[in-house]
Amino acid sequence: MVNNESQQLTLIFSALSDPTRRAMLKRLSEKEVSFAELSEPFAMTKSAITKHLKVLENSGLMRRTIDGRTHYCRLNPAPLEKAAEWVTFYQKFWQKKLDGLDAFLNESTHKSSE
Amino acid sequence: MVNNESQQLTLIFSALSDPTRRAMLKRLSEKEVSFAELSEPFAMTKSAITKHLKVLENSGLMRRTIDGRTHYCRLNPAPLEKAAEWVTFYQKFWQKKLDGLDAFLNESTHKSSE
DNA sequence: TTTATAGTACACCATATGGTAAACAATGAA
DNA sequence: TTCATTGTTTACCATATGGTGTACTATAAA
Repeated sequence: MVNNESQQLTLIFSALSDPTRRAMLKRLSEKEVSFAELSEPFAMTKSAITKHLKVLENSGLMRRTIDGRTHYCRLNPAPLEKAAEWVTFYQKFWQKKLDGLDAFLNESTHKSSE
Repeated sequence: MVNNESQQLTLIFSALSDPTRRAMLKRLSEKEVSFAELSEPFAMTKSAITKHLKVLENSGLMRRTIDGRTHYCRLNPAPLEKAAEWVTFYQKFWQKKLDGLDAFLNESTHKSSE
């Protein structure tokens, strides 16, 4: 089904598909940092950083607070939960099948809608 | 760090970032299917299906067995585990911080390398 | 007020992505 | 052997993506 949840998964997985953005999320998991601090480890222009931040923000994984001319970025882990749900569902589902517990299919409501 | 594991995460998350491929994985989680069966629900050409399958195969999420002219596709859930690890690490990490258990940082070895 | 700093916007570029159409290869069936 | 079927390859297209450089806005500091 192509619904909002699917679109959200697309945004989240797309955001996670870039190593720079994954590294940014790592830093954000440690503490809230400014644009300048966040961009420091990356050998790219401010424009490129701005773009990555937009992708992260658009996926919901990052939130921003502006104080004067400083933009503070922080992780918003909620969307990660959606991604985790999706991934672990298929992972566990398949594992059960490998274990020969095909009844799992009927027992568990098929939560994931796509 | 831009290592093999990072590249693998990039391939996995990229593969998962497309709704058609997620739908394909859903079908594959239920049973092994042929190319024709797998492509049946999708309104696109065989060429497009071929491309999607290549992406899935390249990420390691799908395996193929050829029998005559029929290609049988099946889910390989192992890479999903890597993705799940990555996602749940940051998710749980952050949750602990929200719970005020900052000691989590020092207690747990920081498994994820990027 | 002038100057420096933090970050954005815009135009541009090369490559990747998701799709098509048409031709092809390989196998199976008549 | 001829024909149908399964899937791939290739060329092509439009748009997205990840990067650059330059100009800009907004705030802070001299």
